Order: sequence, then C-alpha cells, then structure tokens
Amino acid sequence: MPRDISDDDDLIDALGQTAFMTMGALTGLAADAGLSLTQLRVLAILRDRRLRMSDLAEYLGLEKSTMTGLVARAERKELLARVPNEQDARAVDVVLTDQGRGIADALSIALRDTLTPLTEQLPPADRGALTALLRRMLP
Amino acid sequence: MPRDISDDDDLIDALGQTAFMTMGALTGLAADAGLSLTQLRVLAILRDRRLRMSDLAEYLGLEKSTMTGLVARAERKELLARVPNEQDARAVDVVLTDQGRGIADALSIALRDTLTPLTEQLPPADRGALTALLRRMLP
DNA sequence: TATTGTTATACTCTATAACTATA
DNA sequence: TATAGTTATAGAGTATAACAATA
Repeated sequence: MPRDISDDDDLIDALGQTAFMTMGALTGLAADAGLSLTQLRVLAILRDRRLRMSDLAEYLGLEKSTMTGLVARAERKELLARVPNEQDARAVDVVLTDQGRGIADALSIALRDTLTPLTEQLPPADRGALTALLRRMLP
Repeated sequence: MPRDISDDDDLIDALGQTAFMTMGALTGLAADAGLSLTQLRVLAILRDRRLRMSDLAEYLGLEKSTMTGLVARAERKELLARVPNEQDARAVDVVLTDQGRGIADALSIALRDTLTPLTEQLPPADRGALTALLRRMLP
C-alpha cells in the first residue's frame, strides 16, 4: 500500500485543532479566575513541587527576568510566596499559598468539567485507546 | 465494570500535555520567523480567506482595537495589506502579501517537519486511528 | 569567576473607552 | 442610530542588558 502523505497532514491538522481547543479551554478558565495562561501554568507546576526562581523559569522556558515579574504579580495577589532557600543564600524558592493552592485545585476540577463533555463524545473504551495513543506519541 | 474516574483524568491530562507540546512547537516556529503565535494564526487564517478587520477579530476572539495593532505591525513587516472593501466604505479587508503567503506556506511545512518525528512514533495504522478518535471528539 | 535574582528598558499583546466616518 | 475601524491609555507578558549579592 502506498504511503499517503496527506494521512500525516490529517493527523497534524487534528493535533493542531485539538491543541487550540484545549488551550482555549485553559485560557478561558484562567481568565475566569483573573489569571493569564502563564500564571495558571505556574500554579499548576507548583502544586506538587517547590522550585527556585531559575528552575521555574527553565521549566516554563522563560527568562529569569520574566519570572521575576510573573512571581511578583502573583505574590501581590497572595497566590504564592517567595521563601529564602536554605542551602543557597542567593536562591529563592517559590511556594503556593493556601489561597493559591485552593485556586489551583479549583482550576483542575474546572478543566475536567469543561473537557468532560468532549471526552464523553467517545465511548469509554475509545477514551482509553485515545489516551494510550497520545501517550505513545508524547516525548 | 465500575466506572473509573481516573480514566477520564488520564485522558484530560494527555490532552493537556499534547496541547502544550503542539502549541510549544507552533510558538517556536513562529518565534524563529520573528512572529508571535497570534501573528502566525493571522497568516494561517488569511491563507485561504479574505476577511475584514472585524471578522478577523471575531475569528480570533479578539477586540477590534487589538486587531488594529496586530494588522498594523504585520503590515509594517509587509506580511499583509489593508484593502478598502468595495461594498462598504467603512470596512477594510485584510489580505496576505506575496511575502506573507510565502512565510505562511513555509511555516505550514515547518510545522509538519517538526511534528512528523512525533507522529512517526506510531505505526501508520495507529496514526489513522488517532486522527479518527480526535476528530470524533472535536466539536 | 560563575551563578542567582532583580532592575531598567523596550516591544508585543490585550482590553476599555472615546472618537471619526459611513451606513 | 448603529456599525467599522482607529486612537489613546493602561496593564500583563516577554526579552536583553546591566547590576548586586553570594558561591
């Protein structure tokens, strides 16, 4: 059977549409909470991690100076706090406040509520198949 | 068999990871071309359409005033042009320049080149299955 | 000397409000 | 009066370059 390049283009197109749909949902939920998508990502990352400024920046693919501004604004909203690092006096750890954790948890639930109507377009067995296919493709 | 809610969470998690991966690729390609993700979207939309400012804004979910700035900056780079609308003297159509079309085409190819190594993690039959599953789920 | 984080600066993206020109 | 687009303004996100404190 000849390889049809348009099959690959179809998949890439579907991945693109899926990405815009998912990011749209995330952006909307963040906006409802008065947050940008990046701020939402920061909260999500810090949910189960304590990172220093530089590690957080690297995780997000941003410059340190950008991180300073992001953390400063989120700190002003009392969503997270700067804590001096014990081992290295130059470093600053960033942690969620109780309020930040509450919002992060609420957003996680809201995302599920938002996407569930879409995932329910598929019968349960297909949901598992889709998950497995995506995971096999992801790095 | 009892419904396991964590199955749905797994799918939503995989969709999120897929979205960040795909958007990351798109953002990187746009940056390589000196464009923002939004500018890339504008070029992609205008590839096979001629839209007025207001329709373009609605398509992207942005305010008219935001559109003015986006189009002005892209026009300064000679990627697109404003054309008076024939039917309505208030309206302005936005069209790609030859240069803008060239960049839009190049970006489309670059996206395929970037994502192909990922899609090739799956055997061809599974690529088709994944495409079909995503399409059935998308609105 | 190298690294961590901040500050200063500049540009893009975005929205709201007020405006002009046309319908 | 309503609509299309622009301008003015303000705030967030982003990067680069220069800097202070610490390693």
